[in-house]
Amino acid sequence: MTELDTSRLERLSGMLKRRGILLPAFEIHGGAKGLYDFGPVGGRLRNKVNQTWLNHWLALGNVVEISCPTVTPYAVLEASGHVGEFSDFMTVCTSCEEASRADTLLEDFHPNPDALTRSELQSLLDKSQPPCPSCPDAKWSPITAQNLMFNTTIGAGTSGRPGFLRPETAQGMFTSFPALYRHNRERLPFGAIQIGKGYRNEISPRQGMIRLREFNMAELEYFINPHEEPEHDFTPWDGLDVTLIAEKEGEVQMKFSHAIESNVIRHATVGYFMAKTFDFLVNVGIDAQRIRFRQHESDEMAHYASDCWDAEIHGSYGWIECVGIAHRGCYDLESHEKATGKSLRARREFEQPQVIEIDGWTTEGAKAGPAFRALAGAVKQAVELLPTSSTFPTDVTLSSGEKVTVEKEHVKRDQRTETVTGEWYIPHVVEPAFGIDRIIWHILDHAYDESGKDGETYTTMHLSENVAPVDYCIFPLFEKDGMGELAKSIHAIMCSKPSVVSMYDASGSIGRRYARADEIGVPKCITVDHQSLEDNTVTIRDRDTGEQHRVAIDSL
RNA sequence: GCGGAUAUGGUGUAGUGGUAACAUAGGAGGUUUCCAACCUCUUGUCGCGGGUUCGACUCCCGCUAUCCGCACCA
Repeated sequence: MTELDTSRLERLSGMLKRRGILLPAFEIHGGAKGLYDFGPVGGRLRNKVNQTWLNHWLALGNVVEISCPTVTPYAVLEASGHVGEFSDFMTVCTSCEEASRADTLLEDFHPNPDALTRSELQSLLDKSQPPCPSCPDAKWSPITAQNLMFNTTIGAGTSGRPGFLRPETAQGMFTSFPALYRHNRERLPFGAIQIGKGYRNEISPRQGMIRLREFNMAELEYFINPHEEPEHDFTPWDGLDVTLIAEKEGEVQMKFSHAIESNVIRHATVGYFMAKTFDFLVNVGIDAQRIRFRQHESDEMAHYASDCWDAEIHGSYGWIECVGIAHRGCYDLESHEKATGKSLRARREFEQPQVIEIDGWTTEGAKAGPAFRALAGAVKQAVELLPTSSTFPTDVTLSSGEKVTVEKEHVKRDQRTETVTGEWYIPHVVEPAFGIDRIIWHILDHAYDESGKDGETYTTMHLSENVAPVDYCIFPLFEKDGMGELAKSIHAIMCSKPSVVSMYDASGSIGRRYARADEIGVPKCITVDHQSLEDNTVTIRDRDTGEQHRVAIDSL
């Protein structure tokens, strides 16, 4: 970072605070690291970014918006792998109160304790009773998870069960899969989107908005059938050469369609969402020249992901990852399925029904049941493995190692034809995950312009109309002769329109008021002057050109 | 988490062991006022806690926050 950038960054931060866009949270109590307020102007900006994001993905037509709790039971995040991935497991010596990491204590008792779940660590700890490193005792408290997720207890007293504030919104969408699948009439592909808060108890939040402890995230989970070739239309991006930093090819400029054909981007849906992400970022005002996509190295990717790209945006802090677009395979649904025993699958019909000839032995329940009692199930398993040529009575070995004699009356020949028309499979997931705070930071960073005006610094926020927090400022040229009243009535009309924010300002010279409006990026300023009183027209000034034209009040 | 620096009106800064100044911003009024003009009046400040002292914004200690490295993390 150059010195010039640093001072610009300081002036920008000062302005954001002064004008109520972005402020340190709880400042009168001394502040809190990694927590920020969106102020009266920033709150509206965030809302418009969120709304633009929702509209962008809902336009796909097969995407629905949901909202899941931030408070999440332990088991959910254990199943997802977050407990293992995001936490250290701590236990406290009950004699000397020294806290230790459970996996470190158990290194002599297990080849790789780091990979164990909490319950596995707990039972190993109970069994092996490792000595305390700082006192002669070996009595350990129950293991607790520490660090990157915020711990909480759901419910009071002893009936409370452990939980966390979610580190991402995605898990709620995975656990809602059955409802989503039903809603979408059991047809893939479809997606669910969600905007909400996520929490990570970062050891050291830094760089303002870049690493927060509580942050706004927006995620799409797009469920696809891995047996179907995805079909996406890339013609809207045919004129666009985008910067890709690919694992093998290095930095290249190419079209999305070409990158997919040449397998630089390994999955068409990942590529399609990269293209849609590019459009979104440009829509909210990110400089297209300062967007690039970087592919994760194979060893950097989570083990289940088959391809992952970050959209990086260049700003005052250098290139910052703001969006992650990952092909997550079937990992998430499969994990929750394994943990719960509930089916998180979709049905696909085969093009040709598969006809299976079954010919073998099975047990005659009415006879085998009373004869083998508790062993009947194991006997059935063993009999069904016998060759069709078997004769009875015969001795079979059960899976337990036990041997039993099966009489002819215990069995029957099972000969039939079964037609299988389809199968249940675990859908794959492609997930674009957006860090809204980081994107908002870069919107502000890119929009902030300090170009001089008559030798003095004049700051303008060149915000896109899609996200500008205030749509109109209404100024009376003078607040007399009825101009003030007329301006106020126009202000009232503008405020009554849905999703329009208008500000009335009559204090200071007209130039000063324009400057105030430019600083927070108001796209249009409406001025009431003498002529307005005569012919019911006003002037509209454009923020970026400074040009004014006169329109009738009725046409506003 | 470790090391270094910093903390004064909304913002940017000056300054002192005897409770504070400048600029700018804000409010009211004036000015036939269209791009931060000018005039008058006016609001508002020493991060938090403890110690030393007759007296602390100033000195000391702790905490918190911010910035810069390292580590962590995406």
